[in-house]
Amino acid sequence: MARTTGSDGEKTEAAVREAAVSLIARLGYEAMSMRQLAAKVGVQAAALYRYFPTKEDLLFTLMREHMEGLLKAWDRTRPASDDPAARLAAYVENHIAFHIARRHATHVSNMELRSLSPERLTRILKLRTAYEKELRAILRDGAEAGIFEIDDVGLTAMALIQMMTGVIVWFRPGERLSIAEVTTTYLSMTMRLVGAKIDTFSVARPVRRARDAVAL
Amino acid sequence: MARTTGSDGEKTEAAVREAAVSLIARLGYEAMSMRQLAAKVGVQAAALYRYFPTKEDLLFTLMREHMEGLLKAWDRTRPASDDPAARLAAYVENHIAFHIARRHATHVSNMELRSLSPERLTRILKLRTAYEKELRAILRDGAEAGIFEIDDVGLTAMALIQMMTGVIVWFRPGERLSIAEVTTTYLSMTMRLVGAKIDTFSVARPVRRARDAVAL
DNA sequence: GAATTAATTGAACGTTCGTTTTATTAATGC
DNA sequence: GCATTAATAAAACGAACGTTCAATTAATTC
Repeated sequence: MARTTGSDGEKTEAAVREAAVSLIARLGYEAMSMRQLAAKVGVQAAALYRYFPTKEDLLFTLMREHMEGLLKAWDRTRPASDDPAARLAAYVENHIAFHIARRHATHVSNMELRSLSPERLTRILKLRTAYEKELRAILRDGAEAGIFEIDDVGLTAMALIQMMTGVIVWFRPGERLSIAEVTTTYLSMTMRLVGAKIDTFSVARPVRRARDAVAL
Repeated sequence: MARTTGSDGEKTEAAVREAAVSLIARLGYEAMSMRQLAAKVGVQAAALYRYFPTKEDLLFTLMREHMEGLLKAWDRTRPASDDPAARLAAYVENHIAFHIARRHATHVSNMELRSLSPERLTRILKLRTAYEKELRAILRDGAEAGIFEIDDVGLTAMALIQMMTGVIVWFRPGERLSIAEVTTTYLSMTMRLVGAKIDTFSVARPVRRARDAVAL
């Protein structure tokens, strides 16, 4: 056999990407074989090489597009306001929404960096650094304006990002908490962590109290 | 050739463990071959099978001992006091000290869970849950005593643990910050995050201010 | 409807993998 | 010093890996 009826390059490539994200997230990049991936797509392994010259090219493409998507999402969300508290709130909300919506891709981007060649690793890390820089700028502005109380901007930025990204580890849609509840709670934790003086105006406070939620 | 002069089972096994932790942390469990590991130890691959029946047994042993060590460390550190703020401070200090001292092993325990068989995964997760439960108890007690202001105990516990464990991603000994500085800053971030009313008595406040530390 | 291009299969290549087996030598016990 | 046990080497196993290549068929172009 050869070309199959109804076959379409664009659709196949999209199917490969989607299957790859989910398989790599579950098994890990090294543990996923090209044959497994092909089987999930419903195609022979050789067909994959029409879209991605090597396995690593596939991984890199997934990661690059994830990181570019994150930066683009922030660019669209970024508020016009220069109020640090409003900007921080927007950053947190965008970060959590983006990562919850792309749990598998985030897993891949965070866990499989070591499988990239040095040059490609550098490219991904540059994108990541650019994104983190945005948060540091917000924190610095807020600290200088006396709105935030921050000991160390760089360290606080890393702590916040790790705290927020950690959501994907335990969050499962449809379980105890909704995305809105999680976001609200993380927002208030963030504001307290940075010692925000003005308690974020337009942002509703969370409803849940401690006794409702001992077990996670 | 066969048995080499000076060879000693105990020493070889210890060397295998140490080499495995560092190799798996750098390359990942799947990417590390038994031949690479053997070469690092200075032995043939077949010799590894005298100490660990399979590659996965080796991984599981490393993880189990890491988690047991973490629980044991907390048991030794756990303060007699029942003051939630003091207990939380002790938890944070122990967590950061333990993980910074075992960066590679932590990496392995956090990243390679998917390479375990279901039964072994369950055993490791049980240890992890037991450890997290300790933090939730502290947070709950503090919230009920009105010392902490917490929206959701489970969610706050996860956020704190992810924030603290994240230290191992960027912390490098001998760089900008000392372990003591990092610990102090994380402690004050933690106390603010949980809305601690009484600002932790015996704990010194950090010296650094925002403008000192924009770049990380 | 013939020629061209796009999409895929099936088989094969050389490598490397985890692991097993057998033989061999060093250390230890008596 | 002889027998036994501990620790390793060397070679081999089949299986699986990423990747390539030639052949084949579907869709598209003119």
